[in-house]
Order: sequence, then C-alpha cells, then structure tokens
Amino acid sequence: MPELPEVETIRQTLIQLVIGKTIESVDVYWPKIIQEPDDVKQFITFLQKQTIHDIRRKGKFLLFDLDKHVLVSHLRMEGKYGVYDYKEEVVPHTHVIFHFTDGTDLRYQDVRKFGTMHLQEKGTETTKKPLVLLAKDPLEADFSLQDFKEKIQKSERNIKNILLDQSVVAGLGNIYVDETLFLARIHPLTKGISVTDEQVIQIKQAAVITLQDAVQQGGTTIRSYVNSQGQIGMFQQQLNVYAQNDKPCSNCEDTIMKIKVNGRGTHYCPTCQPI
DNA sequence: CACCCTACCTGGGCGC
DNA sequence: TGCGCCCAGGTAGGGT
Repeated sequence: MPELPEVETIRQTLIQLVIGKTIESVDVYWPKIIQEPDDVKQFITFLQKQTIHDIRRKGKFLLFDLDKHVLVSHLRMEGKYGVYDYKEEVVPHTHVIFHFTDGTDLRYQDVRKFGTMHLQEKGTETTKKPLVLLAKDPLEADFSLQDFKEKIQKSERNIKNILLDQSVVAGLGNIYVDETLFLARIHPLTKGISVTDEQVIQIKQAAVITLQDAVQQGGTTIRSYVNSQGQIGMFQQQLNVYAQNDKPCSNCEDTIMKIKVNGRGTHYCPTCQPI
C-alpha cells in the first residue's frame, strides 16, 4: 500500500500522537514481522522503558528514534499504525502492540503480514540492512541527479522497473512511478540505456511534483490506506493514469492503457507516452 | 554481476 | 451460494 506520500502522512500524524511516550511493554502476535534481533524476546526486552523521541522517514521506511535504539519499520502492502486506549478492543490483524506508560497503545496492523521491523542500535541503522542500499528520495536536498542518471543509463532494464528499484531512487512505488512517467511523457517500457539526459531531468522533476502534490493531499487511497488518525488520502482524485485504464487521458483524450510490466500492473497513455 | 520470478499473506471481485 | 481464479500502494532471495 504505502509509498512515500502515504508513509510521510503516517509519520506526520503519528508524531502528534506518540512523541515523548515511554514504552512499558510490547506484545508480538506474529513474530515473523520482527526481523532483528533474531530473538523476539530480545526485541521486547530492549524496547522496555525506552522513550520515542522522534519519527523520521527514509524512502518508505519509518524510523522511530528511541533512547538507545532505532526501530526501522516498513509497512509493505497493508501495514498501518494506530494509537488506542489500552482498554479498547484489539481489532483483527493486529500483530504488534507497544504499551505506553500513560495507558495508551501504539498498535501495528497488517492484513497481509508483509511488514517488517528491525530494532537496531542508534547510529548503526544506515550501515546495515535494510537501509544500507537505500537511495535518496527525490525530495531530499542531497538527491544526486548525476548518480540517478548513471544508474538509469547503464541499465538494460525498462524504466518502470528501474524507478521501482529503491537502490536507484527511494520512495516511488507502483502508483507514483506510473504517474511520474506520465508527467515526464515517457513510455514505461523504455530501456534505461536509451533514456536521454533531458529525459532524466524530466523524470526527476515529474517525481518531485507528483510526490509533493500527493503529500499535500495526504496520500492516495485506492483500497485500504488510512493515516494514523484513520483518515483516507485524497490524491486518487488527481491520478492521471494509475487505475484510470479505459478512461480518456486528461491531456489528449486517448484511452489509458493497462499492461503488465515485470508482473506489475502498469498504466500509461499511448499518445502522450510513445515508445 | 544483472536481472527476473516466486514467495510471503489475506481478502475482494468476478465468472461459472 | 460457493468455488476457483486473478488481482492488490512491496521487496528479499533464489535461480538463470
């Protein structure tokens, strides 16, 4: 489910709800979500008495800054966070509960159980999995256009696939890659090696505009996404191609197509994005 | 080394 | 109704 705009919206809403709170205890109902440390008991023990000082985002990851550790959390397709009174009923698909000393809970819910959590010593998180190979996202000030260009132009893969690769550019997923390529007027099957310097700049600018607008709208809700206050996003009203197949293009009125690219549904306008 | 495909899960929608 | 497919905001990791 969540790409950069949804994760950023979750971060902004969650920060209002949990900063300064101290973890009393932790319950884990689906241990596979906990990737590090190996032993879930260690995970639980380490977290006790630690306070949440900040929540950062790197690409699609949320980073909870604690006293001694950083909790690196990825929501994958359907992960969500919500804050509840400890007495409230635990809804289905709740897999991890962080109980705070003030009687509230931070609860992680994930229908498909794909999400991951890594608890790592403060300061080590960018040197090891899963963050070590993560590229910058296009909204970061130190995003390197040169590095981006080299990674695209040395690849024989198609541009759709390249842009989904989080070691090339962070934060884009299936919705925002399709939207970015539409704005940049580039066909999703274009080989990286044949993307021009000018097109690389267009892709970067299109990604910035798309991601900024989507953050502004609180993300995109297609099926199930809500932020940490239970609110849906609004960017689905502004989608040009994603889930718009068989509808007229907003630019030229031609019919939006849907194809499969490396197993992912891919949407584009055949007139605006010629091969 | 680069890249593709499958597995990981559950639930909704559709055709029969 | 019910069953069996296909599909879904993602990404490790195994195989080619």
